[in-house]
Amino acid sequence: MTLDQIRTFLAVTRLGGVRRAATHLNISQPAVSNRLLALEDSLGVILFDRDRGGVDLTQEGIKLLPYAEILMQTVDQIRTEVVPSDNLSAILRIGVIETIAESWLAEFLPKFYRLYPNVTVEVTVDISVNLREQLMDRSLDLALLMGPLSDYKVENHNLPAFDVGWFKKKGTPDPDLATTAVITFHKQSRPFQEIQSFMTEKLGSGVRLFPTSSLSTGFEMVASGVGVGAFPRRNILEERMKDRVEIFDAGWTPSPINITASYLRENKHGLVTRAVDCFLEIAGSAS
Amino acid sequence: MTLDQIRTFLAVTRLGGVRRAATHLNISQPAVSNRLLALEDSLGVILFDRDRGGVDLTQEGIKLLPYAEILMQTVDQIRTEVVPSDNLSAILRIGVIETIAESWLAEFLPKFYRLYPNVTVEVTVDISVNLREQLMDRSLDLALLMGPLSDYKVENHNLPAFDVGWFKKKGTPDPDLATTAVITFHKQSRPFQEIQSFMTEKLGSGVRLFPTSSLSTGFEMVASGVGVGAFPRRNILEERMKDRVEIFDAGWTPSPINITASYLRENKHGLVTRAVDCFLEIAGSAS
DNA sequence: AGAGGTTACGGGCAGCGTAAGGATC
DNA sequence: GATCCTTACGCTGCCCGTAACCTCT
Repeated sequence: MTLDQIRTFLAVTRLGGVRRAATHLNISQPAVSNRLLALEDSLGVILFDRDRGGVDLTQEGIKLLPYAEILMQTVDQIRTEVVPSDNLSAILRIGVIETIAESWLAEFLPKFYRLYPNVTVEVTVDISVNLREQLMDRSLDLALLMGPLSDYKVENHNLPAFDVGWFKKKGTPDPDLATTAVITFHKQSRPFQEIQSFMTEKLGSGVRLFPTSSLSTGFEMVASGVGVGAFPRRNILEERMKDRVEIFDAGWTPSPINITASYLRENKHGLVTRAVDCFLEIAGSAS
Repeated sequence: MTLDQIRTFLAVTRLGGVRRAATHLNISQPAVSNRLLALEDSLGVILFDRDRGGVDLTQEGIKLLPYAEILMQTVDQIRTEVVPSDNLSAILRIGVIETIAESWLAEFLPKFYRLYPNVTVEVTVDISVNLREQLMDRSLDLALLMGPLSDYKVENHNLPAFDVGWFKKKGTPDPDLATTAVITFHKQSRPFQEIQSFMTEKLGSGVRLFPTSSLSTGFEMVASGVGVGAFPRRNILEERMKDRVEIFDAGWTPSPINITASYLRENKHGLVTRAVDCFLEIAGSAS
């Protein structure tokens, strides 16, 4: 039994397949297969049913699972608590929504890099639903998104919310929402749905809502007079665009955007929580 | 970081030296040294001070220690709880005092072997003080001796006590302890000391006490009329010798011999506890 | 046929043991 | 000088990746 075998065993069970585990571990697929066979051999136990295409844990495999988790958890703890932060080398894959990418991320990266100069941070910017999916299939270690994620496997940490404000082209009169195009977040986002239901209820079905998955595009559209926008305030974009757009009061604003730092419980004792702490500090002092 | 490295790290810290660890692990001494260096390299941390001849844990090494223990403990648990007992292969080194060797051991060995056919049991018979020492320096995994051992590292399980009886040569009249040679356990044993202090107190300093580290020799001596003996009853020897020796009442008998199954806490989750369970069953049903 | 997993095989490298080389008491 | 640990070095064997093979849907 080796730690590599245990790590591989866990990857295969969590990702549900040899092939996927191989991708995740950056090794060839036969290598994964061999590690499993070697582990089974060293324990003298069959861990997987391979009958019906794919792999299913046997009873023995299920027995091994909790111990395997303890082992890898302990290894993670050693990496974060014994190894000095400045020579811990690892890859940390963080996914953020655009709002975060343009606010805390700029402060986070150098701060985190000072603490862990040998950790490579890979940042993915995407909408919350996609981040959630990537988190669940382990393509991400940590996601900062519109949360919380309700899944027993996920641990959520609340970060300060973002207020949403109405933006219009600078110098134009206050528009009427009922007759103006409204540009806002992506269709699958909570704010979009909140705005949509509010507006169809209050203003009838004639409203024109333009979702965009890019905040900067959204601001651009507002600045060029396509319509008004409902976007987070306290954003770098707000600062950058303040010559071309301005806030106005539309009588109603969507609820603030709740941000959570979310990660899988299985990573609770690893580097991920350090990154969360770092975000919490930044967000706390910035608010 | 590998499990071999962690195991080696623990052996070195527990046994207090590279050389001793090498012996314990059945590998060459440079191999141990290399594993330590490799571990230090992979963690990016110096674990040992090598300055003043020998090795001392550094602050970092002390930090690693509890995690290393969790790792090896978990590995032990996997070996006992996931691996089916009939293909667990291991070596279990048991030390017993002669009294045990001649009573429960005969029943223990085949029973344990049926449960764990691939475990090699190495039995050492010695007096309690030596067994204690061998347990502490890890030459034994389990010791059945006159316990308990009061050491925070040791876990003791009580087994049924052995009553002590006075034996004399068959057919001779009841002797007077004050004028007869008394043959009993080894000098460093608790019964010897109890008898010695009782007899010098009650009968003056003229008593003749003959300690022996061999029960059968002791019985032999009694049978040939050298003196009387204070030995455990319910012993195979008692049965075997019943034509030549017999019990008599000397008006006082030493306290029963307390037997404990003792092992190091660090092995609590391994095979050792299974062996203890097995002994407990045997001793329980035999009494 | 395609997706999933295992077997076969050659090559590189990690890790062992033997032997020699410092340190420290 | 004795004891203890590290460095040097040749060698074995494990484990990886490529490629071919099997087996269910």
